[in-house]
Amino acid sequence: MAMPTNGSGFAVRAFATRNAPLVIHAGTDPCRLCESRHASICDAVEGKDLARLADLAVPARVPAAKVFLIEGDPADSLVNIRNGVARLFKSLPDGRRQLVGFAGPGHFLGLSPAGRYVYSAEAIGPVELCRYSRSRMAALLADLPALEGRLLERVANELATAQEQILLLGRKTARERLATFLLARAALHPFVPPLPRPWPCPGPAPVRELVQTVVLPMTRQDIADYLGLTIETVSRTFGALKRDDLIALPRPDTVLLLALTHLAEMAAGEN
Amino acid sequence: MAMPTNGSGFAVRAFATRNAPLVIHAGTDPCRLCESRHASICDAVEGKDLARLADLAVPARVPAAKVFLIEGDPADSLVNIRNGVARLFKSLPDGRRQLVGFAGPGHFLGLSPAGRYVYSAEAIGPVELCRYSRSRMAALLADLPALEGRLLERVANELATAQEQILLLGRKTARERLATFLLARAALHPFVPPLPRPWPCPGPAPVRELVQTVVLPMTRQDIADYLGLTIETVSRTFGALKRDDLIALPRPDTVLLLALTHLAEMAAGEN
DNA sequence: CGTTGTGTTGATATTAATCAACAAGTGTGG
DNA sequence: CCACACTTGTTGATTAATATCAACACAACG
Repeated sequence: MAMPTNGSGFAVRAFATRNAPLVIHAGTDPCRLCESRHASICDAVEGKDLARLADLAVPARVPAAKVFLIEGDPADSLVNIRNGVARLFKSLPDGRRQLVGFAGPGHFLGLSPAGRYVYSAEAIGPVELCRYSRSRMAALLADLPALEGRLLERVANELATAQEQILLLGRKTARERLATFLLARAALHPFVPPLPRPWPCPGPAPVRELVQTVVLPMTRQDIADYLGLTIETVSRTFGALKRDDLIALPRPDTVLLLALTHLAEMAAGEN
Repeated sequence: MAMPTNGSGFAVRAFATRNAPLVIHAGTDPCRLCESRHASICDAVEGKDLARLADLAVPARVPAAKVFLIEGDPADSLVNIRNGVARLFKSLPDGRRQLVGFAGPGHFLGLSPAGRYVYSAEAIGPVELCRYSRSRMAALLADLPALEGRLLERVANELATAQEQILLLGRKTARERLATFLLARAALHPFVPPLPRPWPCPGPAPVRELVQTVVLPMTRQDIADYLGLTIETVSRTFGALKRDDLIALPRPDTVLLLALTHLAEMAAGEN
């Protein structure tokens, strides 16, 4: 089956799943605007004259710990994360902080109502991003009606995720929150199923849980601020899950999920 | 200035504000599909043949306490609330409940990713609503590119509201939560400023706070489940605000906001 | 080799939840 | 009209979950 092309020779695919970033992409060639191989809105410009839109994106590298979007500032530009992870957070005047999410490659930030950013964004590690000015974005949207539908789909997904987080923060216990968080992180990474066992196979199949490894790019403080807890409670809850053999912690940033079923039940509030 | 018309003689206006429902409407004539004078998506069908779309909407009356949308069910239809208020909630298997919002006239429900409703909806009082089948909605969207932009704007607003609620649930105290809630309810209703005092006026102007009345259509249980608290804590917090002369409670469902400034500071987490 | 950032663990405090009683309002039926 | 059940809201006593305060372990780094 032939892939659609954008007239410049490279294949274009678009797909989106719940809780995963929309990827409007992009064969093997680097993006003509940002010179990156990562998915980009640039690639959505099928059949358009890319040169006309060349000033649409300003590629930028952002060092760790840099705040590149400030809550309340005029939302001059949309930001597309190309590489790295950012924490998105809101703050109260006395310093209390609440993360509203983490943004990885492919995420769009800054589609804000009332022209103001509703959260701040800070690079967790080095981040590579593209900025799109609001006026350019509006022009692009006018040219590409399909794009608006994709954005709607994405924002609807983010809304559903936010409402899931509202349930978590309003009604779940610390254990349930952490289990939910770990499973969500696990779902982000491509799941590598274990090798199939020899078949046909003598004797009953051993019942063994799949083990999934999760690497956490964020600190305990981030996790705490995301789950509405303190850093100490997060640490203690990790310890409790470890003691119950639900997880293993070879390193603080590496979690092995030893009992996916049990963890999933816990995350769903079933015990 | 001439109003745009939809070809059938009645004027059409569209406006939306943060936290307030989008209203795509509608002079003085009742909606041709739903025979209601309330704002409706039907009214967005400017210049289209209404008869062609006559089966788009199925007007319905829903009695109080009826659940008309169930979390997890296939999202067969979009629902537009015409009249009355509904609670939108998610549940955990052991009965814990979290409201994700209240939906009043003009609100759309059911724009869900993955084709499943992400929350349940239950009428607080009698509710009048229109259902739009998903396929019809898709056809309408194909016909009316402008509609998609409006939906995007709305969903982006809802997302910002949800993230505000995440901050509330994750980091605010009971007092701050209730203050935030009361101010948000106050902002829903058209604010009636006090009569201007005679001018020119002798003597210094008396410094007096504006007093705003808020009527709550929902129960304490709803407020508790919305704010991530228990019914007792909500009741006690009402009592505490009353004792501090920040509010008055002539009746349980009627709140007078006696110190808007102080309440706003409290809601913002400033003390 | 100290310094700093991050994570863990222990002791105690505090907020809000839980358990319990009761008051006020509403509707029903005798 | 009143007795009764039932719902909703309030208030008090106690408990439990999590926050706060504090100490310390460990790795990374200049």
